[in-house]
Amino acid sequence: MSVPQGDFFEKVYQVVKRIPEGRVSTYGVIARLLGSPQSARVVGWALNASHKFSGIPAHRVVNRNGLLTGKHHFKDFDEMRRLLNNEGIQVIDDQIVDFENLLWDPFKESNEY
DNA sequence: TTTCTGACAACAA
DNA sequence: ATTGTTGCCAGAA
Repeated sequence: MSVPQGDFFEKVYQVVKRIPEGRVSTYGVIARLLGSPQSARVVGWALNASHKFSGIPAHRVVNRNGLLTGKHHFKDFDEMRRLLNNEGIQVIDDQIVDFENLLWDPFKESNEY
């Protein structure tokens, strides 16, 4: 009820905003949170449109491999890597170091510790 | 109007 | 194990 069904994008934004600083998440995880595990693509598409909004840490969203697939869509080529690095996340060759440990997955962790 | 593509992911062969 | 196909939603041609 609080969230209209039509605004799938907005739901994506809400989840992305919940990603803690210094953590990362994946398109698939977000899609699963929205109840549509097969909508991972739409998540990426939503983030693509998120540029006109503010407060959306799209740089914390990567693919399931921990690869910065969306880096090329940022304002600057190294913008995404710089933002992640600023949060203490190491990125080598577009790959997040210790990705498993940094992954924010409410389904898997359920409770933050 | 229909068709295709897109910052992905899961399944089938 | 790798490769190819399908699904999802929204926007562009």
